[in-house]
Amino acid sequence: MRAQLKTIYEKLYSHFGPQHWWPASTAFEVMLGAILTQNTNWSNVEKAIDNLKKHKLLKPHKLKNLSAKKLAALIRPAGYYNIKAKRLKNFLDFLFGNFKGSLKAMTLKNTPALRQELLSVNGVGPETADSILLYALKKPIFVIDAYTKRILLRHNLIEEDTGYTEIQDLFMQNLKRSVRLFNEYHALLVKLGKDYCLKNKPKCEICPLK
DNA sequence: CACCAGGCAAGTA
DNA sequence: TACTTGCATGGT
Repeated sequence: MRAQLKTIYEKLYSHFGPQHWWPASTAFEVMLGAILTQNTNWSNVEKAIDNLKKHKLLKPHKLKNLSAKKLAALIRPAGYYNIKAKRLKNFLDFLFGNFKGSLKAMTLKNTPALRQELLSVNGVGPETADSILLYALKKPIFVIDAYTKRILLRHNLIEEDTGYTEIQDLFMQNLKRSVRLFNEYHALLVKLGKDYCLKNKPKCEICPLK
């Protein structure tokens, strides 16, 4: 498994090249994007973030002072806008409640404990928490998403009932614990998924891993 | 028209 | 515990 995971990464990197994730200019923007992109196309998330940017709301204190109602209207293009407005507010409550709104304070906390705290926020599940840890806070945590599972499934590397943590352990226990590697590997898996491993339109016969 | 996207929580039995 | 459903816009 260790050798296979390394080989897959090398094939993906040489085929697609660097993906330059996460597409955001600040850590806070990454965190918002992590919630907004839940089951949602990234292009829609960009529209929502652009709206926030236009209104100069991409700062913890600014967003904190915005009603969920107004926030929902601004993030409308991202879909699920009512529930995502609440989830963003829940996250902001957590950020201010535990870290006084300081991302620096947040990153000083030890990673396992912080991950548990993130998971306790309503609206933050394992993928969102891990995206925040890896892409916003630069912690060596591997992010698992639907594409990752589907790709491993189609290559017979896991079973259908394999859970999030189990898949995550596969990567984390068989790869060098590197933020750079985890960042690029996950991004490359998403790229492969979008191009060749869609739900009902798999292009397995021409997948670059073959 | 149908299908899907870088999930998660709540409801049901 | 194990399934199912709701959330919603925008691109293909």
